[in-house]
Amino acid sequence: MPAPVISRDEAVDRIIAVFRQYGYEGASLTRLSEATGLGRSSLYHHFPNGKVDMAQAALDSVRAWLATNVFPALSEDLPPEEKLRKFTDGLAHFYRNGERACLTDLFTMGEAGELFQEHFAKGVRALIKAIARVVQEAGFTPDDASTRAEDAVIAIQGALIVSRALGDQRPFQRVMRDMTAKLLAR
Amino acid sequence: MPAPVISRDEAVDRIIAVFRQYGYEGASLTRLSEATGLGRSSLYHHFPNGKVDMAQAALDSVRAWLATNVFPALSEDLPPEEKLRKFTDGLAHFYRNGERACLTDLFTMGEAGELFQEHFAKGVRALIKAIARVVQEAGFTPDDASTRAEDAVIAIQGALIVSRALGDQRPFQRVMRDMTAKLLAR
DNA sequence: GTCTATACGAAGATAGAC
DNA sequence: GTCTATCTTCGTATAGAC
Repeated sequence: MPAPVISRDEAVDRIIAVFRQYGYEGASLTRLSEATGLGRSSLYHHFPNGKVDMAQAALDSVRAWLATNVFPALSEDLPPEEKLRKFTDGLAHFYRNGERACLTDLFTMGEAGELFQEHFAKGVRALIKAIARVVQEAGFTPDDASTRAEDAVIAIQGALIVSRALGDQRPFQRVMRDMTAKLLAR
Repeated sequence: MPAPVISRDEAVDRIIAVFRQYGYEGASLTRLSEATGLGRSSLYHHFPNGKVDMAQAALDSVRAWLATNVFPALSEDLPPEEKLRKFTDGLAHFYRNGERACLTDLFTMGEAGELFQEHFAKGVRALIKAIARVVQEAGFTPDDASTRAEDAVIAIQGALIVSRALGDQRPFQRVMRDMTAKLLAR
């Protein structure tokens, strides 16, 4: 019974899960094949350049998901505090309360770093700017807002690592819970 | 001219550099062999279990270095602020101002995670406690001190990632510069 | 303690049948 | 669009000479 056993979107979701768990180099075609239920050749049919294309598809998918489900919160017509609250709630959901690793961490190391570092540099800069804009709306100077936003991104990334190392999601949850207040504290 | 072309300590230092750059799975024996100047068989002579032993030696070496050169600052007979300042200066040097990656990040992913995660859980807990003790000396409650210390470790890890993603060491440098003041802010 | 040689499986990748 | 088969390269690991 040939016919798409799985949709491309579903395949990409499972590919992302493998990258999250094993990193770029650790995500072997065998693991990707098992996770998707697709044979090696089927993977190459969908992703002609193999792992690089799968990683690119993973990045595109994650970016699109965030652009649809998380970032818009920062542009809604709401008070700064509520915008930030919706945003951090969205992020906490995205990272499954700290269970999931972030590709910004995984894909800026080793071989993947040479391929994707510039992608993530742009993404991180854009994220900091988007948060800073909201903080600025709340009455902080551009420089102060930018530093606070950078600290927020640092806290997200650091909390993911500390939670992973400890095997305990509470640090991540605490950071996300307190983030809005910290961004707006006088 | 057989004879140790390189000391074991020097070999371990170069092995650590490879792990830092490529992560655990990305650190192939070929790369480790090139970095140390030792043939594959020589590596197995020094590290009978191959990569696992090299990673263990890397961890032991890093732990010993920190225990000698960085952590003692937290136990010196100095005011809390000066202890923390010496400590953060030591860490900044250890991470080469943000240029170096942290093994806590790299070795808690993928296969390495299964091998070493518990090692890092212990290390992170011990580090948080050591920082918290000093913060407590400065007059904060145990709970408050512990949370502040956890935030400090989160900031270190996050700053390393953000600096790496941006290709810019300034976020890390800023975090280290401001860490003492943040830990002791009223 | 280092080297060359080699074994062996895993990884990435492709060809061609269905 | 998926499969089996195949290919090559790379990674890990060992044997044995020097």
